[in-house]
Amino acid sequence: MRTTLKQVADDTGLSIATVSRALRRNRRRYSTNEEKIYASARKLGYPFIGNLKEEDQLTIALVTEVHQGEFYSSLFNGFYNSSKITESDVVFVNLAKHSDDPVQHIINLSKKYSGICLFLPNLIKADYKRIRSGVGKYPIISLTPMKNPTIDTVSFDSYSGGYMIAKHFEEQKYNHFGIISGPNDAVDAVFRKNGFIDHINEKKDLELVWQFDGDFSTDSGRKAFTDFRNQQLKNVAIFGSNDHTCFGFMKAAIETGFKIPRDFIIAGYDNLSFCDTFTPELTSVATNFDVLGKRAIRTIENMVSDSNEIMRQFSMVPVEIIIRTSTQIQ
Amino acid sequence: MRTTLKQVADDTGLSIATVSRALRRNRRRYSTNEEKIYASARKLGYPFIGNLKEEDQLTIALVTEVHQGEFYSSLFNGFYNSSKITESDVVFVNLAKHSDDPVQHIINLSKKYSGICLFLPNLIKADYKRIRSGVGKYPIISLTPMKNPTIDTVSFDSYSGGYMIAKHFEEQKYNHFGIISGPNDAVDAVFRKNGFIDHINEKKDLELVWQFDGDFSTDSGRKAFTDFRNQQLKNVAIFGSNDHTCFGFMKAAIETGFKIPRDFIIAGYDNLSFCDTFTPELTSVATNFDVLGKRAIRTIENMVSDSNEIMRQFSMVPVEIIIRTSTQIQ
DNA sequence: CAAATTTATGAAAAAAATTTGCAAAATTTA
DNA sequence: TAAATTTTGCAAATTTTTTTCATAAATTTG
Repeated sequence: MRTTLKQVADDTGLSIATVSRALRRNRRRYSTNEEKIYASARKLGYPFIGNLKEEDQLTIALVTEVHQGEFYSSLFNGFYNSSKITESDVVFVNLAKHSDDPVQHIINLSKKYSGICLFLPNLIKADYKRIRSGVGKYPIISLTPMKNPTIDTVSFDSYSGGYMIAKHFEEQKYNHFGIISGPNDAVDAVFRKNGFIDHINEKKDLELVWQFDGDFSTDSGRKAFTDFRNQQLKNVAIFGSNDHTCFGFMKAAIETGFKIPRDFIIAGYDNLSFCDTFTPELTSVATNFDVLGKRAIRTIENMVSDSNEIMRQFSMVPVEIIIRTSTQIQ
Repeated sequence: MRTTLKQVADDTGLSIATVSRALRRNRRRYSTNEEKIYASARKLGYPFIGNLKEEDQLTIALVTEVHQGEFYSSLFNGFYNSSKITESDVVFVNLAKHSDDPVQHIINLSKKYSGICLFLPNLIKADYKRIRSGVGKYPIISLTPMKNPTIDTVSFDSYSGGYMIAKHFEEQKYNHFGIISGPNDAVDAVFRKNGFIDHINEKKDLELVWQFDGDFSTDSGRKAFTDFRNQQLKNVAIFGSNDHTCFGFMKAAIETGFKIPRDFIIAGYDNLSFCDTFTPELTSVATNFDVLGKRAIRTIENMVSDSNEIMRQFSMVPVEIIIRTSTQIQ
């Protein structure tokens, strides 16, 4: 079951003593046999090689499925920056490769790492329950907001983000609001929407006059515009659930002869770098991934040190609205 | 030096026998003591826990410093997708954390992983030489193009990318060319520029009439435009060394009343998703990171199997020009 | 509630794995 | 070609891990 020197010796055709000496030497020598020994030891998984671990340093795994886009590199970057500040080391783990039973794989990872941060929006409630019962009192958190979280959660305060956008629209003297929502199975998108709508409902004179079901893509923004134009609405303040959707919407609008913010105002979510590049510059909700990363790592570190004190916590990382020309009437 | 059960036993206050039983059990039980044992074993780096390695699977480390931007997530994504197709497993390793001696750290990583892909544009030639002599006949490649590579290189064919842009400009009947170059220490940027300029020099009737030293940033694009406008040049085809620079340039131009492609044509490099979103849509050189990732992994796999046959190779991944409205006169 | 069963634990014995001393073989250097 | 150096295998010495056994604590059963 576990790999021993004997196995490596048999595999390379050398004696146990030779293998032992080669692997235990402080400096490698790169003779043919030593190459062979190292290659075999790696292949068979001999454990006492390349142990780069520093004493007292926690290794925290950020478990995701990698996808394209600025979002993922921001997430990695945020964790990476935080790992430089904190004592802990962060390792990025791709899940999908072992996707026959991702939950079991996460449970196995708990043997290897000091703590786990999950960013897996596709997991369902039952999966989280299995993970919790599988890992026991182990430091694990999710970065995906949930309705009734089974495991501790650190995530952006998406609800407040939506709320702040609505408030900003109100301050700009608009009272007819529209929304392009994100995918319904993305809880994050639902929170953004709820925050926006709740602020509208709180105020008597505000009204949601238009709604379009988007999917976060640029293309769904274009489709949203077609729908919007057909409705012939005037003086509407539009919240696109993410920046990409807004870009698609605005591009279609400008091509049709609309002027922003003259004909409508619009705000997005994510504060991508292109918000500054687009004309008009897009008002957006900024999420600070450095703060998210640091908060997540600190939460895990606290869990490791007070392992007996376990409390269900839902930690919100505040977001910030960056006001640009797309919502500012001259 | 190496961690033994005794150390874990001393650390937890339990007997060696208990620790042995806990770690060797096939299923975890999550009693208080077992939690304690696992936590201690992880902390001290005891090796026989959580060994998830599959037989005969290579583990290849992609060593980078993570930075923000679509580029890095494309790189990760490309490798991640390739790891799904190939037999190998890819692990992402951040370098900068151990930055007191990055070269030594890379050499240590060679003990742990079957092969290494370096993406470290900041390393200098002497570093690569030290790495090569440090790791011996070990499968290692760089993804950063170099003038005289010491280690094998797999990278995008940046030179051809620049060349193709110039050719495209010529086909669009332009003969006055301009370039916003990237940082001079980025070899990649220099290759893009050389390809562009070499095509100009090959043809008698083509001329480079304007040049600006940029740094890949959006802001340097804006500054480039100020310079460009002061020169009062007409009918120029401009190559911005990356998309961000072009966006800055175009935005400044449009704000000043220029129309693209009426007043000048412009093409970028990287084919960011925002090329489609910007108005006008930006012609750009597309780099396929899935192909890069697959090529890099295959190269490592070949090096592992034919470890005796070592040849200095410089593998070029072709790039593609995506023509959009920014270079198409109606 | 008491007896039976299961589980957890440490000490010590047994087994397994690793390291080291030594001499022979192979390789390099002079 | 001889001397020096390095590599290697065997076997002994040492270290590490597992198993056995006895005991105590916890849990289940009658």
